[in-house]
Amino acid sequence: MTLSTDLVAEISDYAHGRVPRALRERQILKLAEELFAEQGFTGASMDELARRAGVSKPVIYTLVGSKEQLYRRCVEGFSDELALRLAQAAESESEPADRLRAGIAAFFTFVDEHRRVWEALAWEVTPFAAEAAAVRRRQTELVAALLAASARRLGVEVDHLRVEATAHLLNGAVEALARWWGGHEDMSAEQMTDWAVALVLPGLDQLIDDGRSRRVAEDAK
Amino acid sequence: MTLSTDLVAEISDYAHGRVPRALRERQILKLAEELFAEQGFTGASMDELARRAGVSKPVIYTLVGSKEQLYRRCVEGFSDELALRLAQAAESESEPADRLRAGIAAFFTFVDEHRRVWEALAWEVTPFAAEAAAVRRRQTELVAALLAASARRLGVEVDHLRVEATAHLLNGAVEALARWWGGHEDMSAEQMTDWAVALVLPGLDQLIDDGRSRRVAEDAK
DNA sequence: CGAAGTAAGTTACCACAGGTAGGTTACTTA
DNA sequence: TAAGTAACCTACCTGTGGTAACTTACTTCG
Repeated sequence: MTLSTDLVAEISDYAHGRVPRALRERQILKLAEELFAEQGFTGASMDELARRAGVSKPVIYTLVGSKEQLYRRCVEGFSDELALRLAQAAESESEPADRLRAGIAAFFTFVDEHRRVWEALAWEVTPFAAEAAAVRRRQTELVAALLAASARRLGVEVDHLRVEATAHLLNGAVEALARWWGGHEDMSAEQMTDWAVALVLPGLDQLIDDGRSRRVAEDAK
Repeated sequence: MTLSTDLVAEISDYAHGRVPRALRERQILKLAEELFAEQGFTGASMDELARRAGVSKPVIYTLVGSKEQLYRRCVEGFSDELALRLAQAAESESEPADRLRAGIAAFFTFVDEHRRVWEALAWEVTPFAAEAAAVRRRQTELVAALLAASARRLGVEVDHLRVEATAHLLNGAVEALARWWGGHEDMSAEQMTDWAVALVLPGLDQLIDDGRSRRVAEDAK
């Protein structure tokens, strides 16, 4: 796909290449997503983007501010949807193990649907690394919240730092597997999910058991 | 530390700022490591490096070729040592669980000793992502080999792809925890190791049990 | 010792990318 | 129809990776 057809049609409605700001902005964001997916952050050039949009550079700069801001906005859209899907998936189940599986499955499904963008995001990083870090942090915070919620539901109390660290472990594992998956497209999202779940679920169960027995020990006092 | 003292002394031995090529190269590599650690790949400028080395840019280019090659060489040294330490640690134990723990502990200890370089490597990425990917791949291949060796030793056969995927999961988890650790320097490497082991060890045990029972089933035929 | 050769380094430049100042053209509105 | 404004462009600046061509000190050998 080069550009959603309706957008192209909408743009060509205007004469003299003069298009309303809001529309131009949507077009540029769309084209930027493609360009970043193709070339990564560093590889993509603003001149090229301007060329593709059939517009001169200052137009882009007045609309999106800077290359970094543009990248951030592209990434935000991606990140928003991922977080949404993950949260929905997790909330669709009640048992912790099912929630874990649903969440991981949602992640892999999403990556599968956005292979190119994901690759750019997974490997390439903004010069000032802040953006990629922000996406990861957000993602991990969500996982941490889900873990904490499950623990509460089971009446188990776990150390806050431990939960955070575990969320990072979990997230890092799944993210890494998704990267590997990039070179093995013949495998299914289900397979990936199974493998990821198989590795981390027993450890999580164990963690909960420990928490429970610690609570029992305290209650006995 | 700015530069190992003996190197500085050795350099100042020569008059007119004319220093043998081999020595100049070592000096530049050393300074580049510092600069990359400070500013990351994109942030570091070759002009600045030249300034710090008290030399003009072409000297640097004749010695190290390009910015990318320079970065690669810096990273290679780091990667070499990490791989060595991991392999040594794993080989110092015989039981699979101990090997896992020793390997993970070695990783965190190493990161602890090279915090700055690690951070630059963990977050920042070469424009053409190849280098960072290579380091990760190498790291993961090592882990995969260790996993396979442990499986063989236990007389368990596991699918090759599964081993590879598991190595990525494991590696990704530990790497992510190491990144998180960057913001919590008060915690110990032992703590990190404990948490990582606790999450993944039960899953690995389970994997081995499955492999064993599968073999038993086949033997019974 | 002196000339030829070589190792170490320099100046001055190129190309290209992010970013901007200031002017121009088409449309709108009073 | 004149004033205002929204959309856009040309032409430039700065900084950075990278290089061509020249210079200076040291070595070697007749």
